[in-house]
Amino acid sequence: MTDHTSPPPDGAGALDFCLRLARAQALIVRRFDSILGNLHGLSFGDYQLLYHLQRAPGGRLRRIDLAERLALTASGITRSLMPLEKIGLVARQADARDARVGYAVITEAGQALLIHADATAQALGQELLGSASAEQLAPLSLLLAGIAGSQPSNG
Amino acid sequence: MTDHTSPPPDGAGALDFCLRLARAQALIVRRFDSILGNLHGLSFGDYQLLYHLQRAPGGRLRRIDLAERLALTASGITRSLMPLEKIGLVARQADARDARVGYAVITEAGQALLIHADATAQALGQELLGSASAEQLAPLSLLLAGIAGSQPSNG
DNA sequence: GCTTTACACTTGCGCACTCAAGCACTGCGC
DNA sequence: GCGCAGTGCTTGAGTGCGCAAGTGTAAAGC
Repeated sequence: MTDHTSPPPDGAGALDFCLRLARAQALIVRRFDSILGNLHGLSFGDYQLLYHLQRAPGGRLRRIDLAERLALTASGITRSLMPLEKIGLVARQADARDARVGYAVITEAGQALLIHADATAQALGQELLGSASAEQLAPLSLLLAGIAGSQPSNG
Repeated sequence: MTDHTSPPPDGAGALDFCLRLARAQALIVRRFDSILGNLHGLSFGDYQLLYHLQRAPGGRLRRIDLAERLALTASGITRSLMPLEKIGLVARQADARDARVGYAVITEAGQALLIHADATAQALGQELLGSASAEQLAPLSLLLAGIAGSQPSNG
């Protein structure tokens, strides 16, 4: 109410924005899948999983929290983690206090792989956003955080 | 003169941006699917199809062009259009000059439905982007277009 | 004319994700 | 103690979509 400068975020513009966002994301996912797959044998989803685990305290996260960060459901996480556990990039841990919860932990092998995958992903991110400056990115990043609701940045 | 064109779009920032975008999009799709599904029996994908057809000259588009606009493959378009054709929202048209190409045309029923769906979608878009003004949105929208446009060859 | 290449589309298969249902466990009421 | 709701996770069934392969058409090279 104090902000009299904001013009009506007209519906057509907002909708158009959402449509563009969806399209951009589809292309981004495809590109990440392709590059990460060729170079490291990882899908974009796999990479995101490792990314969030790596940054979490202790390199581990409850499976349900992982789901929240990736905007997946619990069942999606269960299935996504299976192959990563099988090849030893991620391991399971139980909680001593609560037998219901399970943690996913990034292993040393996972960390080792992630070092290279991070470099690839960062380079790819820059390439995709090549035309944009950091200054341009910031407001959009904020807007995305707003859309997503709670911020999954840390612990 | 100094280099005012691009402050370092550092890799971590660019990557973080991509991750946020992916998450935001997942939530957006879910919300659109839910609302449009309940109110109009349309998925977000269905809506996008109709949206683009409606805006195309003659209300029709080659199936391959539709694929490009939605960032789907040709096979995805074939399957997505099938149910819409079955319920009469979209129809098929052949090209007199080139028997390879097929057009998807929005029908009157489709247009009638889209009037209401547009209103719903625009309102939803505004809700999702609630904090953003039209002035803020425009450059961001352009940025997304840039991401979607910069399509390097290899995959 | 015929072959080769390119294009628009469709189809079989597989993967990833969802929802719904179910299991195991915790923490509350009694 | 005992149920009972709530939570974390897994499983079965269904769906959406990409990839690869195949069909039919057009255009280019000979």
